[in-house]
Amino acid sequence: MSNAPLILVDGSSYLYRAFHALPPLTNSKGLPTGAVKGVLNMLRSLRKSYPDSPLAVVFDAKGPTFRDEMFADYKAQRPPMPDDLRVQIEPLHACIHALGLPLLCVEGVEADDVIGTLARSSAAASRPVIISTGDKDMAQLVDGHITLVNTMTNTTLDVPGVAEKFGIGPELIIDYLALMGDKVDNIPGVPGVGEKTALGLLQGLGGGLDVIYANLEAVRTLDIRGAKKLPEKLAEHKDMAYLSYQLATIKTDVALDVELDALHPSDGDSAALLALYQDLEFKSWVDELQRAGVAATAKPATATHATPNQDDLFGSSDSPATAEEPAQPEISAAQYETILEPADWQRWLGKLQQAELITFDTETTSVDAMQAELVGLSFAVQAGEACYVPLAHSYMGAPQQLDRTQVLNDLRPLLEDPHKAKLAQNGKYDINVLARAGINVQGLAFDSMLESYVLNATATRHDMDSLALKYLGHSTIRFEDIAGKGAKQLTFDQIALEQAAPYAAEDADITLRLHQALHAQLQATPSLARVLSEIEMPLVPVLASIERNGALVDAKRLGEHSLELGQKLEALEREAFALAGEEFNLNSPKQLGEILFTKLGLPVISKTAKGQPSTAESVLAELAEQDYELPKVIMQQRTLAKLKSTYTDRLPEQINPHTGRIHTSYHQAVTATGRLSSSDPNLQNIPIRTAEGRRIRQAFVAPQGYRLLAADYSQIELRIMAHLAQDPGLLDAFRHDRDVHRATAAEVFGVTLDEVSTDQRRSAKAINFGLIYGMSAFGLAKQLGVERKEAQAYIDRYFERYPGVLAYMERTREQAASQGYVETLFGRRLYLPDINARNPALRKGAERTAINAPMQGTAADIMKKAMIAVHHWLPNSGFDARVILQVHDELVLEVREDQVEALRAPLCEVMANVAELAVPLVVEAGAGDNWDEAH
DNA sequence: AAGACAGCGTAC
DNA sequence: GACGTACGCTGTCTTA
Repeated sequence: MSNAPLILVDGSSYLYRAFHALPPLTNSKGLPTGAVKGVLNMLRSLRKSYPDSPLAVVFDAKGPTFRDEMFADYKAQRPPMPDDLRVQIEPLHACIHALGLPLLCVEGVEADDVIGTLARSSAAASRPVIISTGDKDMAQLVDGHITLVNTMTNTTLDVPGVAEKFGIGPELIIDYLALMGDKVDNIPGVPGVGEKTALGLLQGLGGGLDVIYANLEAVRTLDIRGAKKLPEKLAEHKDMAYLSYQLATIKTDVALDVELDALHPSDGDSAALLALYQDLEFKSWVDELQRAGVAATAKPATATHATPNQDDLFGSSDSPATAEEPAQPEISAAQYETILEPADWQRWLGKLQQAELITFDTETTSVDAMQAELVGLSFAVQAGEACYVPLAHSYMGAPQQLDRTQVLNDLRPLLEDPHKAKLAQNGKYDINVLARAGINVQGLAFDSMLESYVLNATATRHDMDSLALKYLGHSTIRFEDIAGKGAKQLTFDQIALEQAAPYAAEDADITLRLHQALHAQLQATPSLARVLSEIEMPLVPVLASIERNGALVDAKRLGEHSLELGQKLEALEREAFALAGEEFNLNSPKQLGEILFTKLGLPVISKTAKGQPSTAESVLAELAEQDYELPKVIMQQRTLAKLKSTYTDRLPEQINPHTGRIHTSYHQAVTATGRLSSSDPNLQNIPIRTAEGRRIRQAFVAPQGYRLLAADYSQIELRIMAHLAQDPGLLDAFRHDRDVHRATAAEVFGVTLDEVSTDQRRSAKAINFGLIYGMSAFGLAKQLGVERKEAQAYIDRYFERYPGVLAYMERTREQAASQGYVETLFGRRLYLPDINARNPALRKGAERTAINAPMQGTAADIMKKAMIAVHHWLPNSGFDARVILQVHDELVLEVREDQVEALRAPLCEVMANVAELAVPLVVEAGAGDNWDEAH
């Protein structure tokens, strides 16, 4: 018999985790299925990792356990299991049975105890054990034979791992839990003893409860906060400590009528499994089983082929996936065509003309659409029916290919027809490539990347490989596999058709299949379908156009600035070396920390996540305040080094040699809230706050005969807050067009508007922004440099004066907790898997996001609507003007200089009128020869 | 040499 | 532990 490890799966722990961590998923009958899928996914991945291992999945049984008898309050605090979770247990157990996996539920004990018992007896028989769990209490079981693995986070814990993670070995974990207790499991612990104290005791005395109670006096001298009074506290609650010890101890001697040798997966019942999957609507697994030749006995799938429907752009998945649906053809390169002959091309052209929906994709020489040259095109007309049309492969021995101009001309009437629906994955890229090839693509109706993003922005990345794996269970051919990587990576034109064609055609095929799956899901939530069709899809050509317009920068000016910064940096560096008494790398936080805190002995203000002394700006500022010289120099050096490396050095390098301009990429499927992001280069974080930084902005210029016009929404997020909260005070302030920070200051500090001091206004501004971000009194105090009590008083006073805001925030939190997501005004959703997490840090983080996302996201929606509106208005307005940048609440346009004043008012009006809120939207616009002046 | 991560800093 | 959303730089460590 092999000595493959025994795998023990803590089913109950995973079920809870999957339920809380994953966005809710239901089948078409409304039955929740997300947790079942999550646990099964986890089991699949375990089986894949340990194909030859014996295995058991262990669940808690119903009813009380011995711990309830031991301690009346045991788990009394735990809320009852949510119904949506309870109803998933039975189907999950059924699936596990059908998979042929041994499943154990033992009454009177918990899953932990069963696992503990099996683990110890297996280890005693020298068979290694892997316990798959998300529960850290299990760390007490770890020894030389027993390892924990968390299959959701892919982390393992062995003996050194436990020591590293907890600071104590596995043998002290029970004592640790007994001392500090556990809120969730309602293990009482010793009152007043938390993580830090418990650890201090165990490490300080090198032993557990018995050692501690035998040496109580020694506790007094340990280096623990409050050590002086600790012995009394411990003595008083000795009983509690030992009771807790018993509660926290996982049993390892449960009487089980299970033979270890019996814990082997069997073949299971595939037919039953198929029926279950069909019922649960786990489509990709249904396909997988059917491909393997399984037929359901319970519910035979009727393979009626759907007749093509005139109105049906979406293939067979216009309705939710059901067992009645015919399985999709297998994803396989065998059926893809490579088009080299005019006759074949004509045949495909006919297919494209007939198709209700054309799926297309371009292959090029670069990931940068503004540098990319077209190499080929691929198309799909239905799942499995795809082709690749090579146009410019140029390796040695490449076959003769169709004429590029001819093919493009053949395609033009199709691609430029706004009524001919098209589908792509990240179509903005293809639109830009084709625009540069002289084709003005119109009628992009769907984009699988954006469909996935709108459905759930954060559950996954939205690149095609990730989506294919997630939604189709298919591993695509990776670009790396055919092009190689690193310095010797080929461009697409150098790749042999034998490899290029299957890759390219697969892209189109997968895009179509993804659309079929995702579109069906979107239809189930009309608000999301509208976000896609009314905001995201119309935005694609707008962004493409802004990117192609590009921004003009004065490279000479940046170059001069760079030289100047270089000289100043050298001087600052010399000064720093003199103060430090040695040379070091100022750009290395590690070396700087060594100098500041070890060599010079300056006080450590705060530490980084990894426990090193922080050298962040706020720390240096505080040290500078205490009149240390070196931190002052470092602060100046940091500021200038940042400007030089990120902006004055880098921006000129990013000027496109063909256009002489900088073309950023806007990403439409990245942020959690619906904002855009910008990269290569990021033009959404060009400095503005300091004079030195603004010199960078001054290098963004208008071409000869034009000026820049910058139009931004004034206080858009606070206006949205006023609207969402319907708070009378805040509504009033905006309706009277007051300076909102001044108005807030007047309320919070109890003065008239005229009496508000600069300082009071500054504080009010911090409060206003803090609110949008869900900031605490602690954070506000830090920001304002006041005592926490004082900050809390401001916040209390604010909520007193603006009760609607408080109520709104409570509402948002509750809504997030009950439905698992929050929404923008236009129905965009953000799922918050951590909103009910038991870990308070995670939960509170999710709560802050819940409060921020509707405001930030609604602002993003409004701006997107504005961009679409401006884009459609401008060409008909008679103005010579184009949008060149978007920075969240601001649009920057290049306008012919004699039209700037005439354009200003209608532009602001178009932007202000895209949404009707309970308060006016105000847009302010400024003009200048450069971006700084335009503010 | 390339990639991952940490620490930091820029924007809204 | 403590303020939301991004991108990208340099240094450092790991892996090939």
